[in-house]
Amino acid sequence: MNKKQLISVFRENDYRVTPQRLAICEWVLASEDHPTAEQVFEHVSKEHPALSMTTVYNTLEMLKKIGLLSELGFNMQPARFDPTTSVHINVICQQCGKIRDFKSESIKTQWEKIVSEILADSIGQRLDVYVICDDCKV
Amino acid sequence: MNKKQLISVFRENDYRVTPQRLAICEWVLASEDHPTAEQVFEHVSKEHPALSMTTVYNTLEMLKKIGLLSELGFNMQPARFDPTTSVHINVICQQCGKIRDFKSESIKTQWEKIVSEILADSIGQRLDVYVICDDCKV
DNA sequence: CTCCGTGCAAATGGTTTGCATCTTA
DNA sequence: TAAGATGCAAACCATTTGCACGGAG
Repeated sequence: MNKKQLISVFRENDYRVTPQRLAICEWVLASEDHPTAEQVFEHVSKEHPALSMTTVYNTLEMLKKIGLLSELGFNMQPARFDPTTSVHINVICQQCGKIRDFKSESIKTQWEKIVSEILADSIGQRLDVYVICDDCKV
Repeated sequence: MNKKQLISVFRENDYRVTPQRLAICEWVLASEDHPTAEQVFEHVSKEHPALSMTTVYNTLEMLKKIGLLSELGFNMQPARFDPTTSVHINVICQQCGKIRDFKSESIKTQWEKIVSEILADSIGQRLDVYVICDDCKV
C-alpha cells in the first residue's frame, strides 16, 4: 500500500494524517517478518528521531481497528504484528523465534472446510505451526 | 489421570511428590475451561491455604516440560493453560473469553494433510478460532 | 542429612495511561 | 481554534527471580 492509498484509508476511518503514522504504517504493512513493537520503533525512529513507543502502540492499535493488522500474543515474549489478515499459517521457529507466513487458496479452502464442520460462524482464526527452522537445525 | 498415575509420572521425570503439586496437577489436568494461573490458585488454595502463586507457576512449568500441558499466550490477558496436548481447535469467544476445545480424528487428519503440503517436520501447533459464543450472542 | 520445593517479597518488562504540548483540519 | 495526536514519565500487572525456611527422599 502506497502513501496515497494510506492517506485515503486514514481519512475514510476518521484518523488524521501525521508523518509518524504514515511512516509506521508504510513500514509495518510492508514487513514480512512479523516485527515486535520495539522493532517498529527501532526502524521508524531512524527517520523520526523524536518518535515515542506510545505513538507506535497507538498506531498499531489503529491498524488493528481498521482491520489491516493482527497481533500475535505469546508467553513471555513481546507480541508480534502481522499484516497478513486473511487465512494463513504462521510457521514459527521455536528456537530463534522467526515467523514466516504460509498463505494459499488451498490452505484457505481446506481450513474453512474443517471449521464449517464444527461451527457455523467463525469471525477469525490464528493458525500457528511450530518448527525448528533450517538456520537453527545446522 | 488419578493420584497414583500422577505420582508415577512425577517419579519417572525426577520430580518430588508434594501435596501442592498433586493438588494443582489433579485439578488442572481435569479442567476443561482453560484456566488462568490465577484461577488455578483460587481453586487449589481452598484445600491448601498457604499456597503461593510461585508454586502454581512452578508446577504449570513442570507440566509443560513433561508435555502434559500447553500454554496459550494472549494480548493483554493472562495466559490460559490447556491439558489437551494433541491436535485440536481452541474455540475462543472474543467477548467473554471462554475457550472450549474441539478435538476429533477428522480434524487431526485434515490438519496434518494441510501441514504436510507446506513443510516436512512440524513439532506442534496452535489452532484458534474466534467466535461470539451463544451466551454472548443473546 | 542433603537437596529440592515452597512461599514471601522484590524485581522485571512489555504495554497502558495521564497529562501537557504540539499539530492537523 | 477546536479536537485529536504526540511524547514523556509514571503506573500496571502477569510473571519471574532471590532467598531463607521447611519437607521429601
